[in-house]
Amino acid sequence: MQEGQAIADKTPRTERGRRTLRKLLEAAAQEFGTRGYHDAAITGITARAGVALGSFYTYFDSKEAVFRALVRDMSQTVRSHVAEAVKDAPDRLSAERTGLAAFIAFTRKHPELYRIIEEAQFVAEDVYRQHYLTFVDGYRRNLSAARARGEISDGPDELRAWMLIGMSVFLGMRYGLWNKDLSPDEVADETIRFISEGLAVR
Amino acid sequence: MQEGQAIADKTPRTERGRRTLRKLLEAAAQEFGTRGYHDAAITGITARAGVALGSFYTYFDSKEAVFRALVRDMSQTVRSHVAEAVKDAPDRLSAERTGLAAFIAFTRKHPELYRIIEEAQFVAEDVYRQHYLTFVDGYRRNLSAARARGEISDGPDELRAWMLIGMSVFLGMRYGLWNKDLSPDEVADETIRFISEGLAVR
DNA sequence: CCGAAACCTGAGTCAAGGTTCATGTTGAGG
DNA sequence: CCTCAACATGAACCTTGACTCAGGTTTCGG
Repeated sequence: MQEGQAIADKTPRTERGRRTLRKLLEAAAQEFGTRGYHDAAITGITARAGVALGSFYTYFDSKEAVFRALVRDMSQTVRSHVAEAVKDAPDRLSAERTGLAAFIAFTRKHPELYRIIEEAQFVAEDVYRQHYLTFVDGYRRNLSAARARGEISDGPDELRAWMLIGMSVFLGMRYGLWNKDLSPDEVADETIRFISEGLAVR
Repeated sequence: MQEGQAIADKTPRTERGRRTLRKLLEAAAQEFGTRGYHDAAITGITARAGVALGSFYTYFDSKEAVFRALVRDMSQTVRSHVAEAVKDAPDRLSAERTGLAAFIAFTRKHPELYRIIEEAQFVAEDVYRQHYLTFVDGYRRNLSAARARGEISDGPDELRAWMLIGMSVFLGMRYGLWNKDLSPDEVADETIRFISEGLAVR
């Protein structure tokens, strides 16, 4: 008996194992994304992955366990995707524009991902919270730095982060999933006008 | 056989029936709100309501049917609650402030209600969509009227409505359910500053 | 090559919980 | 009072699907 979790380490130890695990995770994303947690079935996942039912339990302890793993995985994916899109932005406001456009485009390309993360709110609340807390934390840092550089006006970073994220999520749902009558860039352009200037008449 | 739906009309016909129906709806709100759709049980609902299991099916066709009825009911409740809070506002921006404060206060008082509506996204998507489409529609009208009166700047009503609603929902989650380190009024005040002035330095 | 660890298989087990139904009870109109 | 429709009851039914397990097969270090 060596170090590590005393009960069961399900990390694959061979190349074959890693391949199967990856297949299962991709299949699970499909299954959960299209049918939702409730209607998703382990047999559905293993069928999509092309492996036997029993193999599932070689890699995961339960249905909820895959779901949690998936959410953590995707949280990472979304955040790094947006971060990548934004990394060359010259200032905060253009970073907002690029980031939002990237996020909406992303929800269009991976609708199942959006769904899984949001559904986590009702299946694995702690992971869901962690996702947004991490997101907000980065956002906050960016806003704070931008304030220091004089790129944006003074104001409460955290609250602003929550507002901006809330906007993005709903715009992603509306213009990314429900109805694509505006392109991601069009949505982002209009949004940035609002974010920047507000509603007040001047 | 008379008029009406040919299959089954479950509307109560006596006072006793209406009372039981009300008890079941309240119990269902509790059960779904605290345990979530997946973990909620019909026996849990009937136990809370203090009626026998079979009585449930006197009033509803299925688990999903109560849930749908509940969401429609609560959609109505939230919207009229906010509308009521806002009805005396002198202009759009102060209406935004009051409305947001009322919404956050509401999520604090009825957290189960927030949860049920959001979970509808994964249990009864059509009802969920209807909820927000209706919400957006009213919002849009208000923004349009405010623009006409010159209270706010020009801009796309629908997109603005989605942004504002997304913000509200996330602020409700963060400051209404997760952590109450700011009062509804404080959140609303800061938010209105943002909505009104934006992030741009002036 | 060999043996053990890792991995794979899918029929079977089992509990949960949604739904039905046969049998009462209630109450308002006649 | 009497009757019948409306309503109430909860044991039993039955599907569904998560999870187990006993017996293979593959991989890989030595």
